[in-house]
Amino acid sequence: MPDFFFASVCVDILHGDVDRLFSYKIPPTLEVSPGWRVRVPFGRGDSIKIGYVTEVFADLPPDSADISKIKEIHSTLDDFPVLTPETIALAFWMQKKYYTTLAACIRAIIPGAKSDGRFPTARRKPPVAEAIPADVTLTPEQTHAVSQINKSINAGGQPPILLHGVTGSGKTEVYLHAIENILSAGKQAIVLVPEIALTPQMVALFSARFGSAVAVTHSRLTQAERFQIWKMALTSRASLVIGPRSAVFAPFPNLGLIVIDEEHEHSYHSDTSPKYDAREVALKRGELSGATVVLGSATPSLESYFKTLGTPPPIPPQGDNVPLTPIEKPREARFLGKNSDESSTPGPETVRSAVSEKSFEGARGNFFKSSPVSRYKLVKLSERINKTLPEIHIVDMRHEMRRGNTSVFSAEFQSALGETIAAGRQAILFLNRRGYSSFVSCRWCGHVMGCESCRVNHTYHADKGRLLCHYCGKGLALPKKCPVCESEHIKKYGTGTQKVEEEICELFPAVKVLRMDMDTTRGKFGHAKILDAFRAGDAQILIGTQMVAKGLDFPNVTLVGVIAADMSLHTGDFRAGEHTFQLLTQVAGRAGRAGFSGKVFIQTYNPEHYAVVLAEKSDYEKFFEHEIALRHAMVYPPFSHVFSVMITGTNERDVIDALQTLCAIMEYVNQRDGKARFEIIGLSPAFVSMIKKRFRWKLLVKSPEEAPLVAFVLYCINKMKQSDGLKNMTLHLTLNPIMME
DNA sequence: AGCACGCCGACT
DNA sequence: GTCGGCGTGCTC
Repeated sequence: MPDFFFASVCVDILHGDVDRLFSYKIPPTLEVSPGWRVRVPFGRGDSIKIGYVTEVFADLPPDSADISKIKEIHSTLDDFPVLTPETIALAFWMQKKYYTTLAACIRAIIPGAKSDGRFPTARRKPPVAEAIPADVTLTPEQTHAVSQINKSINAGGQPPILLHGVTGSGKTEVYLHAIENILSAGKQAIVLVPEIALTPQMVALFSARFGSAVAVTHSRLTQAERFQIWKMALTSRASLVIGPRSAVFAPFPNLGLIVIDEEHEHSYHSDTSPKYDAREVALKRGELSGATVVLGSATPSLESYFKTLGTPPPIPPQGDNVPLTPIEKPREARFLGKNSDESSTPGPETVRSAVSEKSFEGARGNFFKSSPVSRYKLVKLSERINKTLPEIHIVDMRHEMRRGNTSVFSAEFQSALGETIAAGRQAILFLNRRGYSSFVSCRWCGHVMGCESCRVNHTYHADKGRLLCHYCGKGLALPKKCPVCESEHIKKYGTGTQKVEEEICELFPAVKVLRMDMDTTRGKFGHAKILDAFRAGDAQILIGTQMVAKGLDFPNVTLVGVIAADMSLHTGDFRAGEHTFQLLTQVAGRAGRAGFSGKVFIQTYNPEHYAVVLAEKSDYEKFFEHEIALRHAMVYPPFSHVFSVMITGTNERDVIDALQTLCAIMEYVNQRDGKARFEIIGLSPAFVSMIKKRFRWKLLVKSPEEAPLVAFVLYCINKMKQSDGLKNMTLHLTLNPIMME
């Protein structure tokens, strides 16, 4: 029996300099094991800090300091370990994966501890629903999907499942059945949804089916309420947690299943540190706990769908001096099965793309024909239940312009809207920009009104009569005279949801209209209020941004209008096509309930764009083929990894200098052994080059292989920090950023 | 991140 | 001679 046991402790300080484990003696009076929170004396002043025990040793832990320096653990904080062996392993993995401190990862895993370390007690108890047994007959497709999930569950979580189900194909019922099996086997499950406020029906369905086993988390909960639910999971008082990305950390002791609904949604990416991707975390948890991960979507992300296919083709060589090699003509077969050979392939005249038609055609057949090593199992639901596809009309807005129609609505759409209203039905109008107009400028001198603190245009908001900055929120009254030349020729350009609302009110003065965007959903139940009012029929038209496109079910809606599909096509992001396709497909899914003939109008100046054309056909497979060929030709993800290094600071000169130093180091290191392995796309201002008075510059490094890329970038950053630190500047590292900010 | 140590200027 | 400025460096 040794004199002392020792513990490796992660001290709860969010700073890179102390991002390592510290060894402490465990006093014989203390019962401590991995996962416990402890108070430890730390630093010169021996101030008491909170720490997390990651491991316990009977001897001096490896890599620890001289025995004389080692202090004793002061005390424990709770009467239970806050981390399980699985979540400890998860925290270490996140630390490496997302370049953050271990302490930050642990804080993400444990919700709501106050600064003194105490967990707050919640005032309210989470609502408990009554379970209503339902007897739902599954379609053969659904039955097959459930059996595939069960097969993976029985195989200890392998492989993860990508459930590609078209809108209205009954994915939720598949989830419900799979969860039922998990719960009756005494295991637990997590369901991730993009945004609870937008999926009330889905939550209600789960609560009705599983009653008191269900705990729901959402962003409006207090820290205390969140902790309460987290503890219910830890103690198995709940066995199903439904929530947004943070619910992926529910510490179930015997996790059997994680469902990620609408897996392509960006809300699964955390935008604050640690910048984790809940899908990746879920997959890691699956690996650690043997739980099956089911990713569901009607429009899977390109990366996810790619993982269901065989080995990818070789990547063209990298480097400035090496041109992209053209892809050879295919000899045989396709990788997607019979559907991909239909005549609906957009012909050369209807497809505009960044690569020539030849290389596109060539790329298709050659993919994935070598060993079919799949990382996800693809399961499809392709029949719609009680639902028909709406009639989709693509409206060429260039013709409207030539006909002299300068309104935001095409003639066709106006008349369809009139008919819908006359029939007593409802309509949803979608436009991805809030405010009244997109920018305001002086017609005398050309000056565009913009924010002083962020290099972006001001947006005019008619309700307040003010110019607002969408990045920092600051604003000012609309000036009567141009601040530069003092002329009075000030004009508002472009269209936002407020202007659409105004035009609708002019066209249909008697019709009640609701607007749903960031400006009208500020309050506590902002989303729910508007949606409930619309569902109750208080208004016939709902105008909104992004948030009206997602998973909403309104039986009386028979018309959906996309006011400007081009808005998401021209974001400058290489994922613009993917985003547009997903958005249009999701929007189209809002109309076309059983019994009515739904209509969708997509207004665009690019009616031949493949994302628009293929969304109209709801042809995901063909869209995937086209998009993956583009990515391959351009060596974009998933064929490469892009590391974004952004430096921000209040002095633009310093920011640029620092980034230039880094760039020079990178180029030197890259050339050092003769051949360049990484493509450095150097030094450019971020898409928004100043936010809140902080300048933002970035560089990108591209490589087909993830691990060497990460090692290279981190090595170069360390080199730079050694030479001349980053005073008053912040470094932002993102691997494969979702938006090329 | 904090906190102590340390080596310069303007005060009792 | 000493109080305090915040630059530098370390934390089991």
